Amino acid sequence: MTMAEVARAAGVSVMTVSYAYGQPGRVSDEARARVREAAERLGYPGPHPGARSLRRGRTGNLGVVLGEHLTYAFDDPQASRFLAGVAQVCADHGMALTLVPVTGGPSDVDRVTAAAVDAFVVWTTADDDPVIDAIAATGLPATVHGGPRRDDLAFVAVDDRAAARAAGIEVFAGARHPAVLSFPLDRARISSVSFGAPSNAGVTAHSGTSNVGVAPSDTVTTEAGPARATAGIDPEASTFRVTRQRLRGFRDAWAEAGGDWSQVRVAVCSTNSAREAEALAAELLTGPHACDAVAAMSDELALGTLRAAARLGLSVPGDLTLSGWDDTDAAAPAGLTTIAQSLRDQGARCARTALGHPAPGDRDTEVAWRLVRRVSTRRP
Amino acid sequence: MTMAEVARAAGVSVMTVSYAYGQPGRVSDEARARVREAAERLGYPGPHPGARSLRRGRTGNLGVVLGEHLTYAFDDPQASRFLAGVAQVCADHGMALTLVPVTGGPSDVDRVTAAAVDAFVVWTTADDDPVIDAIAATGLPATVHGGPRRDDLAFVAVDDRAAARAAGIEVFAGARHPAVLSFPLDRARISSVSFGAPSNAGVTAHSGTSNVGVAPSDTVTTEAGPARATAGIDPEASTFRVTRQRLRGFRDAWAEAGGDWSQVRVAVCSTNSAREAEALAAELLTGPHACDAVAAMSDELALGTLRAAARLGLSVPGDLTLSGWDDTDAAAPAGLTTIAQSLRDQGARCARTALGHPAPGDRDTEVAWRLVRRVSTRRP
DNA sequence: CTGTTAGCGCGTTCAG
DNA sequence: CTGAACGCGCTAACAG
Repeated sequence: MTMAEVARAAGVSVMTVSYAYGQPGRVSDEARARVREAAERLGYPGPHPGARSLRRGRTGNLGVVLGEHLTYAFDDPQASRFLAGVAQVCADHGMALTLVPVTGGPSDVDRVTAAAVDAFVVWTTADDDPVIDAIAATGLPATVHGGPRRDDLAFVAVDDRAAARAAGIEVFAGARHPAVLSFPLDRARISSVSFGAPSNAGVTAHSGTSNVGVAPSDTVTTEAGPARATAGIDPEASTFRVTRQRLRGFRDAWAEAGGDWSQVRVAVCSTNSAREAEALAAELLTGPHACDAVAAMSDELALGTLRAAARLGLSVPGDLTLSGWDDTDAAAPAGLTTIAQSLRDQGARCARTALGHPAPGDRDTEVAWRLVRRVSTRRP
Repeated sequence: MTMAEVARAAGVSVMTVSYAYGQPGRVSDEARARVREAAERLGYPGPHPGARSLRRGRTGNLGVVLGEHLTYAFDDPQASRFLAGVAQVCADHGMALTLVPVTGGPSDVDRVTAAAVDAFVVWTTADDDPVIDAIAATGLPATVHGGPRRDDLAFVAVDDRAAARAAGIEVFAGARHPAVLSFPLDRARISSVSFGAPSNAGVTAHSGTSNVGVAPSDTVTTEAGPARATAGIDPEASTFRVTRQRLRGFRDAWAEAGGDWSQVRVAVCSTNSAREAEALAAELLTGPHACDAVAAMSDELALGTLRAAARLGLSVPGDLTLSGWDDTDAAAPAGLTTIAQSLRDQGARCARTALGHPAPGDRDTEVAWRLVRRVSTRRP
C-alpha cells in the first residue's frame, strides 16, 4: 500500500496525495476529498514514517541514553523525575521520546549509532563509557546530564561539589565518626565499605573493609573493584563525575571541620535503593568504627539509613545525624536534611537544549540547588 | 558523509562498506580494515539509521502509546511499573522503546501514524479514543493493555470484574455505607462525588453531588460531565474498560451482600494521586452520608484515603474498612488489603506479544491476580 | 492549484 | 568475496 497506488486510485498525481497529507491547505477541497476517499477505501495508513523522515532529514524522535539498563528509566526514582521533564518538552514539541536500549554490554555502541533520532539526551554515565564517544561521533546535537563533561557536548548539572560541601558542613557538624553513603564509583558498580584514602595514597589496609554485593553478571568486573575496596576510597578515582564531585564536596566539608579524609568511612551502594542502603548503613552504624554522621547521595539511600538506625535503636539526630539529596516527597515527612534540586526541570532543560529550543535562561543560568535543613541534622 | 564517500575513500565498492557494517563476516579482513580506517578518517558515523530501516522494512523501535499525557509514563507509578516490564523485553531484544507523544488533543492521531515503529503497545485508553483506530489502521502488530478490547488487536488484562468483586466482598463486609474511590470514567476525566445509579436510570437527583476538579485545559469537556455528576454513576457508561469492570465488580460484591448500587457512594478522581484522593475521601468520610467502607481502585488512592481518615481521627478498620489495588511497596507497611497483580509482568507480556516473541504461556494463560488480606479490612 | 524531476542513503538482488 | 543496477516510499524544488 503505497502513495502511488492511492494516487492512481484517486486519479491524481503522487504529489497531490503527498500534499493532501503534508500540506493540506495547498490542495483543493475536491482533490483532498478524493485522496481521503481512496486512502480510506484502500486502507492506506498515511505516509510511511521512515520514508518521510529519510526524505525530510528529521525523524521527530529525541533519543535518551541512560548509563544503565533500560529498565532504570522507570525503576530509579531520580531517572524517572528527570525523564518526566524530558517527556514534557517532547510533548510540547510533538517529538517522540526514544529510549535507546542500553544493557551495559559492548553492543550498546551499535545500538546508539543505530538509533534514528534527531538529538540525544544522556543521563549520567561514566567518563570511560564508550557510548558517549559513539554519541559524539553521530554529530547530532546532544546534551549530557551529570557527566561526563566534554567540550563537544552540551552539559547540564548542578554544582555537585559545592552542594555536597554545604550538606557535609551541616551533617558533619559536631560529628566524631563521619561517613558517606555513596553511589557507585565506576561502571563495575561494586558495593563496598571502607575508609577514605588520599588521592596519592598507596594501598591502605583496613580491616573493616568488606564486599557486600557483586556486580551484575552482564557487567565487566575489573580488577580495580576488589583492589579498591582494600585501598580505601579516593574521590579522584571515580569515573562518575557526579559521584566524584560529591565525594570531593563531602571531603571539603570534613576538611573544614579540621578532619582528614582517611577518617571518613565510605559505603558504596551498587544501586540507588533504600534496601541496599539499609544493609550497608547497618554496617556503618555498628562495630568498632560505628559512625555518628552519614551524608548520603540520595534521599533513597538516606531513608534506608533511617530504617537501619531505627532497627538499631539509634535516635536521629541524637545518636546519628543524616543528610540526603534531592528533597523527594519522602524527605519532608522523614525530617530529612537534604539538597533540593529539580531533576524534572533539569530534564526539561536538557531536552530543550538538545532540540535547539533553549528557554531564556537555559544557556547561562546555573542550575539551582539549595540546602534544606530539617531535624535529621542538629544545627538551627 | 555517506557510504559512497567512504567507499571511494577506501577504494572499495559501496556494498563492501555496507557489508563491513552489516555482515562483517562476509568481507575480507583487509577490506574491513580499510573501510574502518576510511570511516574513522572521514568521521563517518555508520549507516544512516533511517535509510537502513527504510530499506530493511523494520525500525527496531517498539512504540508505546499511553491514553494520557506523555509525562504520565514517569509520573504515574502504575504506568511506570508497566513500562519497566516493556523496557525489560525491549532491552532483551535490542529494541528501542519509543514513547509516542500523546497530549490528549486531536493531533494525537497524526503523531501515532507518524511514529516509525515495528509494533505498538497501548496502555489503557478509552473505548472512544480515536488513537486506537489509528493504531489499528497502521496494520502493525499491537497489544492493548487494560482496554479497549478489540478483535483486531491483542489484549492483556486481569479479570478486573472478578478481582473487584473479591475486593468488594472483603471491604464491604459488615459495612452500612459503602463507597468506591474510582479512576476517571471517561476521557473528560472529571472528578465528582455522587451515588451509584442503575444503568437504565434517568436523571437521579442527589443533593450530595459536587464537582471537585475540572478537566485539564487541553481536554475536551463534554456536556456529559456535569450532567453525569448529577445523574449518579452508571458503571456501564464508563468508556474506560478497566474502570467499568471494576465498578461492575464492586457493584456485584455489594449486591451479594444484599445491597443496592444506588446506596454506594462513588468518588471519581481525575488522576491517580494520593493527594487528590485525600480531598475526595475527606468528602466521603464526612457529612450526612459518611461512609464506613471504601474500595479504592489503586493503592495510591487508598493511601490518600488513609491520610484523610487519620486527619479525621477515624480508626481503620474500626470506623472504616479500606481496600486498594496493586499491592505496591507501600501497601504492606500500611496494612492495606489489596489486589496483587504484577503490572511489570503484564508490560513484559504486552511487549513480547507485540514483538511476536510470546513466551510459553503468554497466549493462553490468564493474567494472575490475587486478593491480599491485611488489617485494613476486618475478616480473618 | 497540480504535475514532473530527481534524489534522500542504503541494501537486496544478481552477476562476476 | 566484490561490483552494478534498481528501488524502498516519499517529498523539495521547481515548473506549468
